[in-house]
Amino acid sequence: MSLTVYNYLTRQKEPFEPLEPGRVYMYVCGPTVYDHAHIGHAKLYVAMDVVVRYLRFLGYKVRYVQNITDVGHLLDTGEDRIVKGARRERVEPMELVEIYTRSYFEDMDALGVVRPNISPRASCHIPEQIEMIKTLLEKGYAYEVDGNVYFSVEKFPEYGKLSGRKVEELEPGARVAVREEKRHPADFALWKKAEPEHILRWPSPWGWGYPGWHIECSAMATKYLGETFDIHGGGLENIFPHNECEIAQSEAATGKPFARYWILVGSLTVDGVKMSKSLGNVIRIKDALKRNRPEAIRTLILSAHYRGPMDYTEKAMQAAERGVERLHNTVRAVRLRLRDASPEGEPEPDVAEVLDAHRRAFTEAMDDDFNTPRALAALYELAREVNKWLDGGRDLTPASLAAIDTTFRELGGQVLGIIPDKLAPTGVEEETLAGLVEIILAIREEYRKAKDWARSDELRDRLAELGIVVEDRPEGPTWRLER
RNA sequence: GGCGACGUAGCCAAGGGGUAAGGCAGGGGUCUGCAAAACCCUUAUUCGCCGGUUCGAGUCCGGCCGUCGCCUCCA
Repeated sequence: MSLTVYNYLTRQKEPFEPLEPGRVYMYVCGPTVYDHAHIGHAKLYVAMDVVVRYLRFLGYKVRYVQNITDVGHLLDTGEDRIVKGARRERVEPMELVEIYTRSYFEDMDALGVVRPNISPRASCHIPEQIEMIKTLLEKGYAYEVDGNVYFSVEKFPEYGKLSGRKVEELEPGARVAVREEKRHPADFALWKKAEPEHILRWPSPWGWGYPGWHIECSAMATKYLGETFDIHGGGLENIFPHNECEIAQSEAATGKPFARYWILVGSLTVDGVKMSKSLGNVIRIKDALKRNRPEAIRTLILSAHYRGPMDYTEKAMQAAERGVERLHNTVRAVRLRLRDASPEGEPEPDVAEVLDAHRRAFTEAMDDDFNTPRALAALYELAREVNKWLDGGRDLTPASLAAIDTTFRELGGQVLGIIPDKLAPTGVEEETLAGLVEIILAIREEYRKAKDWARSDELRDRLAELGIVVEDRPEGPTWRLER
């Protein structure tokens, strides 16, 4: 069985074969950094994160590029989002960009999203963008009007091949007034003239201005991944016009195919409707993380297929929280038994067999267009098998326990990112906490030996009030923090 | 209006011609000093609706209904 991916370009599942054996070159449209990231970003970037993690798990060397958009995205008013945000917060545009770039990485780190190999900023690649625009002008795919440069969609017959739109069907100027100077309503800006009061602007062959909204991705993807590369990822809502324009610009400029596989992620709604500031239902990642552990947020996202839509509800979030907790409980119990053992030799045959079967189910699911819900199911089923051994009083050998732990570590940890390497609390403060809890539990054990249930229960209850859940297992008491 | 996605149990969600994965919640048990955790059993004669193809259809075809998204900055 080998990896199959759904390619939006062909609208079908295809065997995945990178251009260069063993290497994958991948680009994903990154955020515009003018505000804190929300759970919609989380869905997209966690989904892409798992794609990258799985490719690496399969042994590919992946170069993952994800841009930071810090210029060029315009509001309806024609105003740059960054410029507007800067005015709102009374900071320099680049200061605003810095604030929210840091915030973005902070959130992604917290969610366990592995960092891209390169996070290029649009504002740092103005020369590359200008070069590409020059090429497009030279080749006759673009035209200049009074300091503005537009891409001529009629010159590129394949325009629409990704999104399935046809130029003729595009309704001209639904809300934004059609600019007189454009030859065709669907033509889009490559470079826009900036008035002197516009803060974000650069010199160009066409005078002072700033790049249009799609050109950065074309220029940076080409620069770091080559003219043709393997995977382009992004949110489905950006398929048109953004992704479509990227293809047009890039292929017109280079004369070569742009991305070979398009992997697009379905959108997220909250309680059935799209998040928007006007509705006031935007859930920031930072707020979600206050209520739910990162593994639970990832589990919720991965419990549905990446291509489909997802509706975020508190109920679904809770279900994910409880589900991932069960997985954690199993792994914690395995590690507890393994604590003082030296795992040498081979796992017991029947254990190895069960592990192999579930590993196979997991990889088969992932090979089928990253079917994380099915992969997750394999993990849950494995957890049940392991729990049966654990609670059935079976004396698993250290080698078996280690093999179980490794399986969860690799599939649940390395690939899905929902099982941390350390489930016991870590860090200086938490080490102190851990020490204190151990002391209290030792005292409680004294009470329990003396069958002083009243005192024993009181300790457990009071710990529970602090969110510390005590469990009396055959191998001794354990505890965990519950939110 | 055009384009697209989706509609499977109380909730989330796989499955895409061969007789409904998994998770959460609920019910009943086992274990426990009591719990918790865990395990076992249980919860869709049925997959939005109506037709059609087929020996056989959540699964394919046609129509209808509904939800959401995009077409305009958005991940």
